[in-house]
Formats: sequence, C-alpha cells, structure tokens
Amino acid sequence: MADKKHSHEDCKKNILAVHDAMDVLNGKWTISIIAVLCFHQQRRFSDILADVKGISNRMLSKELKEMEMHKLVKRTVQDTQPITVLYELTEYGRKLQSVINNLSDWGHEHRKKVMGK
Amino acid sequence: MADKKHSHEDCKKNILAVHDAMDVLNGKWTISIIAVLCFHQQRRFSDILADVKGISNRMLSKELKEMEMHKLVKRTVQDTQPITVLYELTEYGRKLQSVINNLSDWGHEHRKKVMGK
DNA sequence: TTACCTGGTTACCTGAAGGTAACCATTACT
DNA sequence: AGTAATGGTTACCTTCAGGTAACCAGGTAA
Repeated sequence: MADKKHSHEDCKKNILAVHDAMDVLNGKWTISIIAVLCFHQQRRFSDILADVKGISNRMLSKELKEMEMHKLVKRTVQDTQPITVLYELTEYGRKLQSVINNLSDWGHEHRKKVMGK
Repeated sequence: MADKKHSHEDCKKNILAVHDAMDVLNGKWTISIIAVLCFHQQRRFSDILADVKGISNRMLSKELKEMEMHKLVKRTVQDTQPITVLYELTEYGRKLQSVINNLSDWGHEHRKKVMGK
C-alpha cells in the first residue's frame, strides 16, 4: 500500500476498492458508530446510543448487528446485575482507524471553514 | 492533527468532526466520485459516468452540483467542438486524498477477505 | 433535414431506509 | 405488586433518495 501507481488498471482497481469499502460502510450511522468505537475502545449499547446524536435504539441495534455480520465489531455480554453488553472493534474493524482519523481531521477543518470565517 | 488525545472532550469533538465530515460526504455516490477525481486528476462528465459503475447521468449531475456547492470540486467548461466539461478536486477536496487512499487500501483487503479465502 | 455528440434537465414513480412508539425479558430493589 | 434499568424487538408508517426514461440545446457534419 502507501504508494499509489497510476496505470489505468490501477486507477480502476482503486476506484473499485473504494466502492467495495463503501458497500460495507454505507448506512446513515455506520461511520459514526465506528468512530465512537475508535475513540472509546469499549462501549456499551446505551453509551453508543448517547454518543451518536439522533440515532434510535432500533437503528443502533440494526446497524450493530450488520456490523457484527461484517466482522467489524465484537459483541460481549457481561453477566452483571442489569446485563451489560460491550461493543468493540475487531482487529479488522480497527484497520479503519486511519480512515476515521483522517475524516476527523478533515471534519475539524470543515467545521472551521463552515462555522468560522 | 496526527496525535489523538483521549480526554472525554476530545472524544466528543472527534466524533462530532467525523459526523460533520459525513454530512458532506453522504449520498450513495459522493465518495466514489471523489475517488475517481483523486485517481484521475481531471475528468470529463462522461468519463466519470463511465468510471462510476451504475450511476445515472441525473445522479451524477446532481452530486457534482452539490459537491461544487460544497467547494469540493471545480467545474471548467472547455470551448471545444462538442463542448467538454472538466471536473477536478479543489485544493480543499484534495485534502480528502488520504481518506480515499486509506479507504482504497481497506477496500482491497476487504475484497480479498470476502472473495478470496 | 436527419442524426450524432456533448452535458445535462425534467417529470414521474417506487422501494427501502429510517422514524416513532409501544412492547418484552430479566433481575433487583422497595 | 410496582418500578427501574439493562438491551433490545416488533409493528406500523412516512419520506425522500434514487431509478427510469424522455427530452433539451448548441454545434457539426454527412
């Protein structure tokens, strides 16, 4: 990785790869949820519900299930008084770390540009 | 940028930043179009139409307009025989380069994992 | 004058993504 | 018996993003 070549074939492959990535990362909330799990390594259902502004428990449940299917997150049930469920990124999901960091940096700049100025 | 701090406040800010970024980058085709413009610096309308598999001219037109409004892309009309229109990323849009590269890398891995194995 | 190329626009319609809100199972406290 | 907290599920409904397909306008050229 790192160095991008510039043959026509490589362009196509890269464009396709981005498309493939977005197939998994679509959905209104997916990226935001991954971001939450990037910045807090472990997080409970109700925590994520609070972190991601505007999401409903229904949608959070749905998205987490789908992300679990895609092997992006791991679900762990803890046998506490009222049951608690921990979500965390899998090793695979953690590879999106740099995507999220870059998005975060860009988002900060974007916010400055839109709000400030 | 680069080093992420870990106070509660910073988490919130980062999560918010990612959310802000996604506000602009939502839409089924946005990221794919940006990818095309990352990998070919300049591209005509009909080229992008061919590069992004499945998109219709209507949607491409809409998305490009929106991206222009958001100052992500620049539109240049060339006074050729049948008119040609060039699209390219603005300096601002080019800052998404690393996001796209990371997504491309991840997409390649993802494809291997899903297809291969 | 018919047809083709460009880069779109317009009207119309549909499906699925997502919202709302009520409900559920378990345990525990009072 | 009632209530609270956990982490969901279910049913129902609505919106709008996006698809399809036809059309447009300027220029070319046979």
